Amino acid sequence: MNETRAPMYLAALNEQQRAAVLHSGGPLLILAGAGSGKTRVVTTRIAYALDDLGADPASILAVTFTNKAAAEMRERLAALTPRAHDVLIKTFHAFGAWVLRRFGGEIGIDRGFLVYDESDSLSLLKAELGNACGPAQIRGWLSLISRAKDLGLGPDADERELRKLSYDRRFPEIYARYEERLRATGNLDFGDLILHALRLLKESQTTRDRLRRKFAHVLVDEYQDSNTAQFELLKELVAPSASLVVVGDDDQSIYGFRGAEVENILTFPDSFSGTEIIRLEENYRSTRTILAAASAVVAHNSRRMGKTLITKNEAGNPVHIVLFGDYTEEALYAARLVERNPQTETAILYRTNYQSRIFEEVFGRLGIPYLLVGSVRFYEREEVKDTLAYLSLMTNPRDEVAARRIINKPTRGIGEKTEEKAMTAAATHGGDVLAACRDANAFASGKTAGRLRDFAGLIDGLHTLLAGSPLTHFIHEVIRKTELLDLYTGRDEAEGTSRAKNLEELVNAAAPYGQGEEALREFLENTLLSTPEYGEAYGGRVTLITLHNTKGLEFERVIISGLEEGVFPSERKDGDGDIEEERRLFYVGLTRAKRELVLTACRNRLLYGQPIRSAPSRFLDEIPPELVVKEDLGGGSSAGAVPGRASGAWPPGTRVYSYEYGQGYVETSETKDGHEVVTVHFETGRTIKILPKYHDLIKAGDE
DNA sequence: AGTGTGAAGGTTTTT
DNA sequence: CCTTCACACT
Repeated sequence: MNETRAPMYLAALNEQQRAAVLHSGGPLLILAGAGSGKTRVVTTRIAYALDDLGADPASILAVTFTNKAAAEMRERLAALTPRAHDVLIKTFHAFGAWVLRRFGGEIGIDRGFLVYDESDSLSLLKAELGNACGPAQIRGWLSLISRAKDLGLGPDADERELRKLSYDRRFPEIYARYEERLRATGNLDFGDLILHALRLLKESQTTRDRLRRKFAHVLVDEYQDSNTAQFELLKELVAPSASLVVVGDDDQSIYGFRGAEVENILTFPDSFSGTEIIRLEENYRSTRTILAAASAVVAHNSRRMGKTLITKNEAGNPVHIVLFGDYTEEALYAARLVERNPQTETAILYRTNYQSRIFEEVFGRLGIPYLLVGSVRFYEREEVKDTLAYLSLMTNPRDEVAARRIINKPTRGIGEKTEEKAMTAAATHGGDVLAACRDANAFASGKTAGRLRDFAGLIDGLHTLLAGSPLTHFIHEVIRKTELLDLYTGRDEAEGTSRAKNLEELVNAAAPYGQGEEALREFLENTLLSTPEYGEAYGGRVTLITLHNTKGLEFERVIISGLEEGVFPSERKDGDGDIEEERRLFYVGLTRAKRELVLTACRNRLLYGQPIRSAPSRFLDEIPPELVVKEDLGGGSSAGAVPGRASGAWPPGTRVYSYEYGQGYVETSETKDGHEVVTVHFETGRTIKILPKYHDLIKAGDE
C-alpha cells in the first residue's frame, strides 16, 4: 500500500473499512452491520481501483438489488471520482437484461425482447389456462413458477426438483405451458433475466470467457438478498483471477418471499475458496439508544451469524412508542410531529403500500408536502401501460399480452370473441398478431375484419413515423393518433384524475433517447426495469415509504407506523409467514433512524373497510423497557371523547415525561371546556401549560 | 359490441 | 373499502 499516494478519502475510513477498500487477492466477504458505512466502502473501493490501481471503468461491475440502491451508488461514486461514468452499476435483473440484450441471440433469445411484469405474466397465464382456474389460483401458479426460476429451475428441470415446490401434480405441466406461451411472445419475465443469463453462461463458453475477461472487478451489494439463480450466475461470471467482493448483513435479509437465500451469505466462504472476511461493526448512523433497541430486537432471532454493533454516538432520546385509537389519529400525530420540526428529515414507514393512503390524505389536507416512494409504480399505471403496449407491439408484433391489452382500447368494436380468434390466427403467422390482423378476412366477417385491418394499419402507420422523428415527438404522436390521449383526457374530466398528465410525463421521459427503433428499445427497457419516483414539486422533508424500500436509506427521524399484530408482523392465512423475516424487516426499519425513533400502533384497524380490534405488535415488547417511553393517546372508540380520561388524571405533583421537553412534574391542574389543562415545570427550567389530551405527555414510569 | 348493475371476494413486501 | 366478475340490457 502506498500511503503517500492514497487519496484523501481513505483517511476518512476506520481501520476495517480501509482494509476492505485496500484488500486484494482472493474473494472478500464484508459483513456490514446497519449504518456501518457499507455503501461508502463499496464506492470508495471502486474509486480507489479507478484512481489508484488504474482500473478500466468498463471492467468494473457493481450489482445491487433495488433500483434505488443502484441510483444511490451511482450518485455517491460520481461524487468521489470523475472516472465513474463507464462503471456498470445495475440491479441483478438489469444486468441480466444487459447480458441477454447483447449475447442472448446465442440461446435463441430475441434481441428486442421486452420484460413482462407480474401483471403481464398474469394475463398471459390466464390466456393459457382459460377459465379453468380462478384468478387466485393463477396467481398461485405464477408465484410457484417464479420461485422455480429463483431456484434456477427451468421448466425442463428435474421433475423431482420441481415437485419440491408443489405437491400439485399439475405444476410441471402448467409451468411448461406458461413457458411455451411466453417464448412465443419473444419476451421475458423477471425471473428469465437471471435464469437465461445463467443458461447462456453455462452453454456458451465464448460468451462466458468474454464476460469473465471483461469484468475484472465484481462487487455485489446486499448479498444476503441474492437467490440461488443469482448465486449461480455469479459463480459463472466471475473468473478465478477476478476481484470479487460481496457485502451484506444476514440480519437485513428481507426478501425471502421472493427466493432470497440467506444461506448464500452464510456459505460464501465455502463456495469461493480463499475468502477473507471483514466485519464492519461500528455504526455511524444512530444514537446509542436506537442501536441498543434494534440490537435487542434482532437478538430474538435464532438463525443468524451474530454480530455486535457498537457506536461512539451519544445516547440520545428514548424510543417513543405511541398508541392510538385509529389510523387517522396516528396520521394526525405524525403530521403534528412534522409540523413541529419541519426541518427535520423524516420518514414514515409502513408494512404495506396501501397504508400510505391515510398519510397522503392527512398531509394533503394540512398542506404538508411529502414524497411518496414506490406505491403505484409509474410504469404500472393503466394509461402508461397502454401506451407502452402500443410501443411494444410495434417493436415486437408477437407480443400477445400487449396486443390483447390494446386491441380494443380505445374501443373500436373488437370484442372478446374476435380477440380470441385473432390470437389463434396469430399462431399461423408465426405468432405475429399484426400479420393476423392484416389478414383478418381469413377468420372474421367483413365489418369486423375491417376493424382488425384498421387496427393493424394504425400501428403500421405509426411505425413508419418512428424512423425519422425524435422519440418524444414520436410517442406524442402515438398517444394522439391512437386516441389514448382523448380517452384519458375525457376520463380525467369525469373522474378528476390526472392520467393525461402522466402520459405527458411519459413523453418527457423519452427526451434523452434520441430517435429511431434502437432508441425506442432502449427507452422501453429502461422504463420497464426502473421505478421513477414522482418527487416533482416536492418541497418538504417527509418521505412516505414501505419498510422494504428503505433499505440503504437513513433519516434523522423515523416513524414506523401500524405496529399491530396482523399488520406488522403481517399475518397470512396459510400460516407460512416467517416471523424472523418480519423481525429483520423491523430491524431494518429501526436502524434507518439517526436521532429520533417513533413507533406507533392503533387499537382499531380497518379490515376490508370494517374496523376491527387489533393488538399491539409483539415487536414492541422486544425493545428493553428502559430504552422506551410509552404513551397511550387512544382509548377505545374512534368517535367522541375517550372514556376513562376524566378530569383529574394529572393531579399536581405527578411526575411526567414529555418527548419534546423532557422530565418534569405537574404544578397545577384545572379543567377548561371539558379539557384538562396542566402546568408542568420541566427540569430544563421551563414551565409550560399543556393540554395532555393533545400533547405527547406521559406519566413517568407509565407503562 | 358496449355498458351498467349487483354480488362476491380479496391484501404483504420487489425485480 | 376496493377491485373484479358474471349477467342482463341497450
